[in-house]
Amino acid sequence: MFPEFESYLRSQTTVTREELQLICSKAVERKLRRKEAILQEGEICRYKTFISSGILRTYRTREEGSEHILQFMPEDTWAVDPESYNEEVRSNYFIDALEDSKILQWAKADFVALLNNIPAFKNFSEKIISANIYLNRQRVFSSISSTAEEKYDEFIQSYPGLFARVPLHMVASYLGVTRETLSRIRHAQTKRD
Amino acid sequence: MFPEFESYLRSQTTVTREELQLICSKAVERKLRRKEAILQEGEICRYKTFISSGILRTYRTREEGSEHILQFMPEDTWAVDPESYNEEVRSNYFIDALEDSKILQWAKADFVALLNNIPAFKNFSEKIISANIYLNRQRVFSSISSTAEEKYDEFIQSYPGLFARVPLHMVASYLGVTRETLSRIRHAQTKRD
DNA sequence: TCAAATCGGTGACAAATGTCCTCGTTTTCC
DNA sequence: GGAAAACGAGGACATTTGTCACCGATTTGA
Repeated sequence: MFPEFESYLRSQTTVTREELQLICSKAVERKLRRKEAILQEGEICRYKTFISSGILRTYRTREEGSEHILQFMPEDTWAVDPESYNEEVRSNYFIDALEDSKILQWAKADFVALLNNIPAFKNFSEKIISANIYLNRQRVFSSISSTAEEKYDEFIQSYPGLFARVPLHMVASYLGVTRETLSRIRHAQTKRD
Repeated sequence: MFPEFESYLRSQTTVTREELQLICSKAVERKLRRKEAILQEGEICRYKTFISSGILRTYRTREEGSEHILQFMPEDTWAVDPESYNEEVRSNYFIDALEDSKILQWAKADFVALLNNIPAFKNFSEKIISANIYLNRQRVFSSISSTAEEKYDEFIQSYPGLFARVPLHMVASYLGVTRETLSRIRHAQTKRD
């Protein structure tokens, strides 16, 4: 039914065929066109979202209008605003598609029931959440200890292939520098090799 | 027995008197002198630690030797390296005391048992962890979107009183700037008012 | 108590980064 | 298919930040 998700979950967990079917039975498939959003600032994040294909991003704007990208979510990853989803408060973030994408969504009540009924799925979910906690701490450390060039190198290392799929000015936004700065760093690097 | 911790937990949770006694019965009190460490790089973080009085910090060093502070933990907060504690891997961080401090520690096995046996305590623990996730995301956003001065202002807002207790060069380390930069920011601000 | 370490401010200069602009190419989407 | 938008590079200049060196005041700890 959802071949990408099914092979993803089989390779990552020990859920049985029946459990997998149960999980899929609660999912809603959605196709997104480039620039289409699944969460807007001020809304409550009511779904867990799995990206089957394409790329989404999480970003936030400041009062003056500048956009700042917190995260890229390519295929085989999840998209959610944890605070809005857990606490059911209005989100500060936007989540939208950078390419035409295919996603699966579970309403919170359904997802909670699945976690409670399928221990292997709950374990897996907790593993994903933990990994995100570790990543965010790593990112905070990087933000206070690395130069712009080091952050760029870390990005390339951590997300090989992603750079080719997202515009340079969005990578700059993710890194917290201007696109001009990133352009300079790349220029200096190509000269060095 | 542990008056600071007991009043902290009573005010934050609905644990009963008996549950509180059970929790305290597993705690080990420790007094730290300034600069004394409870976790060193390369060790496994085997305890949950509550700070009854004083201040601790979590920091990490780079190869060249520079220190970068990820977090300050004053009284009524918790200290742990989540990744090392959860996954039982060697930590990249140091945790030590900035002032003479009094702490309570629970061995992981004991703490896990308490969480399983006391639902109100588990709820509370999850609340703390969630709050930390939200804070870290906020901090990542701030790191890519705010100027050094804005980060300084946010720090003062978020942790009033902490600034007075922590040396300026450590606040600079936490913010990811040099002490000279922070000195300049403060100078400019005092001139403006 | 007192020598040593820590701490914070400052000036001079260098390096990194931001801002503003133009330009040519590529991509998007009616 | 073609106009419009998005994209990335680069130059010129301003601003911010880092680096280094020095100094005096304060704190620390034996």
